[in-house]
Amino acid sequence: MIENFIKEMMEEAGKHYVEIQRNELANVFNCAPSQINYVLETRFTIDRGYIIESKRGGGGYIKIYKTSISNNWINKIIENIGDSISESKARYYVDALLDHNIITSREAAIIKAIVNDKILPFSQEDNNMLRAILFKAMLMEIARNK
Amino acid sequence: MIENFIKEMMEEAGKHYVEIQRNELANVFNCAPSQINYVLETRFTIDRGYIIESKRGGGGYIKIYKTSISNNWINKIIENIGDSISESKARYYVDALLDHNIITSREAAIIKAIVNDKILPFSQEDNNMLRAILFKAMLMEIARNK
DNA sequence: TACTTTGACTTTCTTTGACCTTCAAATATA
DNA sequence: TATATTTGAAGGTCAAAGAAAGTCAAAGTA
Repeated sequence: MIENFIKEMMEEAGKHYVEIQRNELANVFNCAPSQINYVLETRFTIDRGYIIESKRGGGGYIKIYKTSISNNWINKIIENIGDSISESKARYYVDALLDHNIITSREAAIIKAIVNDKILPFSQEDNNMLRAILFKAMLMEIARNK
Repeated sequence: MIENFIKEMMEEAGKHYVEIQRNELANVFNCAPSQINYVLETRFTIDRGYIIESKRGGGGYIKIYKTSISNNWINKIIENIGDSISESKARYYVDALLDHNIITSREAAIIKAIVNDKILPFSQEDNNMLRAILFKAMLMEIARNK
């Protein structure tokens, strides 16, 4: 919910960044302030194409920047994958690609189908390795066809 | 009963997917939560045209996606694939789908990346089997996201 | 014999709160 | 006036508790 709220804020502002107040936002969602940090740390990571900048003290703030994407970013993801990746982590990246409009929702669905643990027929460990191969192959194709 | 309940939920929602909470549903049917897993594993399998996606932890969920049976042509292809398919035959189908504007050229490229023999790491025979699994999963997704 | 049901235990992800650090403005001191 | 100190307002950290879902083997049922 908080993740979407922030993304909508950005969308509505028509900007590539937003500025929030941690306590204020925590208040809106009636949660602990540190919950905001949790959301930022798990959903607005560099991996997902966001950069956070903040300042403490009176007049403090948190700024969230949506980085402009490039093939470089996809290559970073490919690097990060290495030779093994879990389903949830792969899904995490796919959502990021969708978020940045690098892929369509149908493409996301196709990729998620391949990355789905239930369709891969081997052991957990082997599936993770196979998934890395498959996912990287698709990402490379996307980078090429950008 | 649980199987039908979920199918009716889908029907009523008029959507190609439903989202459930495992504990909640177990509560409705007064059964062990793991019973829900059992039903999902035996009744909502890939073979039967379903894909499951879930997340643990607070705010966790289980999403059940259904392949639409409406796209007869794709289903015919899926049937024809069976348990094993060569790269060239798969490419042939992909080109046909592209030719009929059922998929975009980028989708075709993504699918071809997966179907490529060079990226699959097993023996010819095993690759053909794995390719059948992967290709069918993607086709199901396309049929569903028509 | 094959299919279901159950429950104890595990894993993953989220939420919370106590305590910490930083900063700017206000106030005190030389 | 110039520097030092205090204060309150932010945001940061981390570990413990909580909330879901997953697994698996044993027991039950047809």
